[in-house]
Amino acid sequence: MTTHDEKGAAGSAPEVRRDFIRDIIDEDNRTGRWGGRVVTRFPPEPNGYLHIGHAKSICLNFGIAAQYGGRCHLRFDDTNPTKEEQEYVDSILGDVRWLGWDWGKHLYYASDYFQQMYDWAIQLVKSGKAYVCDQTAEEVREFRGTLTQPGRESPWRNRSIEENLDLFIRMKNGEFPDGSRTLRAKIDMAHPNLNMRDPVMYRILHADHHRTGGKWCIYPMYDWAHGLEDSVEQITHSICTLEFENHRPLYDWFLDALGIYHPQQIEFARLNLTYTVMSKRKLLRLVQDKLVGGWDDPRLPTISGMRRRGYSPEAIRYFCQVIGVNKFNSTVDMALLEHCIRETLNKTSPRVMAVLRPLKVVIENYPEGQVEWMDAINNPEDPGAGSRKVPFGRVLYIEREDFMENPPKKFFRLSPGKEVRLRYAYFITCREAIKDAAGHVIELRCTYDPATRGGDAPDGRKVKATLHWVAAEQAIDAEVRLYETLFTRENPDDMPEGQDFTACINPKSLEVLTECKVEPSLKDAAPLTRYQFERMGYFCVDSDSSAVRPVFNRTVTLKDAWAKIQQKGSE
RNA sequence: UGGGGAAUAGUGUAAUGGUAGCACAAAUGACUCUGGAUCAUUUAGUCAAGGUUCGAAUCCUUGUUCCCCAGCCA
Repeated sequence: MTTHDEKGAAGSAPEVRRDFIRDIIDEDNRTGRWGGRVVTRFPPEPNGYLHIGHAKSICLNFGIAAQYGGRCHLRFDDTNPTKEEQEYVDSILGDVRWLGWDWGKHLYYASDYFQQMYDWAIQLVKSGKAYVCDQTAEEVREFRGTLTQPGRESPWRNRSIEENLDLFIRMKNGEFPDGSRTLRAKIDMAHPNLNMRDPVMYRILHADHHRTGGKWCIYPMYDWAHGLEDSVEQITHSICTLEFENHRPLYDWFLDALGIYHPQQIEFARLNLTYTVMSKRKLLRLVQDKLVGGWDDPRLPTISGMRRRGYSPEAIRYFCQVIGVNKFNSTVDMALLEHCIRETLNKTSPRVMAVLRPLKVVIENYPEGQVEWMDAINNPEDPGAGSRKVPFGRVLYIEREDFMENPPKKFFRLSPGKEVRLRYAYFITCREAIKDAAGHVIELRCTYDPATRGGDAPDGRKVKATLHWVAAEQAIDAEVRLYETLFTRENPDDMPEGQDFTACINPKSLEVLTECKVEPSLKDAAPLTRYQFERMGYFCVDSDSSAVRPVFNRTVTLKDAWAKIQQKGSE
């Protein structure tokens, strides 16, 4: 079990935030209900990639275990071979580990308990609490009744124990085709909770399982299996999401009917985030229909997508702590996630200069062929990060948006006749803007003040702006991918009649810039390395990156006061 | 319309009968070799109506609104 810093990088938040689940655990510990043990579990089904919503659950379960000196099991709930794959198992293992959690030796698979579950099912059959039903799926549905009307009992409900035993064993032995029979719990077809109307425990599925192969042809249903898995592992607090609240009576019923170790199920609200979707079904659709590049597309809220985009595990853990845990549905503002990212990255990311949309600048009075290596601080937030040298020369690139020929009042940057500072270098003054035939500015002719070397004027004169820049001669060409929200709607699930969530995919969610110029220190940056491009935002080396063609993803922009002023002006 | 849950600033959350607080967002100002970071200030809330109480977000009653459940998915 890891015991890493629960504070997150921000440091301002409390050690561990309180919530109603920790209250329950405190009370249990006070009364000695579990003898002081705290054992939780994170039980993903390996049928998709983990997303930020899972991260909330992971941080809750592993966080509680760490806090209380207990343990958290990682358990694959692999009870449906038709949907599950080894690929998903592998990705989940990697994602949980990357998030910073360690399950130690407590890695489990529901499929390892299939024999035990079967034995327990036999026990229930023998005690007359389960029966083999020959109804078709349609009949079962029909007999279940509705929300307001009780169901009717299956005609197979009162078979003898001997016949049930015989049939169930033959089900297991593969004598019957898929869907022909089920094993059902004998509870109450008139129960107001539909989950209690003789729920199916086993279905026949002649399907190969990613771990047990063809050994089984009956597979347990979630309601039957889950409590047993928790029981086998001696879980104390079985934490799940709100939609399972209706299933708790069944969870309890099975465990009581068997008379075995009985954990407490506790439900909390799953995470929703603005401008994205969180359901596995929808994420799968985006991937399968190639509306995104894959499970690790940086626009996705998947762990792998966020990792590729440059989010740090610390940032995600901090976010999960900040959002809290509750019993009612809520939608967290994407801005809060971005705040957590900036907050953590600000303290750890080396600063570097990169020009995304280059505009050529020639310093007319700077000696031709001269190169100076200027001192640049790596991270003002971290004195220990040291400094580096960046080359300066006669020809440079600055950001296109840092020049305006006819600037509005509050524009502090370069324009004809104006003086600005080039960070860590010199003050320069724009003398002339050179245009092409179409009238577009293609080059700036400037002069520099040699006395301002390093960025300070000996005469004490001030400039209102400091620009980032890259020397042309040593610049590295790079590709930069800019991301915006994947959807244009705050809630993509809430679409007008007849449209689905894919109709509000943001056409500007990905913008690829191919003419970028980055400083030479970025030459051999390894994939997943995070930087702050000064004044532009946080960026991360993409997995597509190569020495020939470095590729960076924009993780998140910096807070931008000028952008706000501009936006207000255009409104 | 059966059953199960839940309602606190725009958003996310504290307060467990005793001053409704924090964070994000928004706004204003200070500072700044990142229009970053930092600091200060401001705006803004207990779903409604009754009741109990010296005192209610908290307890009671009635109502309103929202979420979940009719897979041989999890």
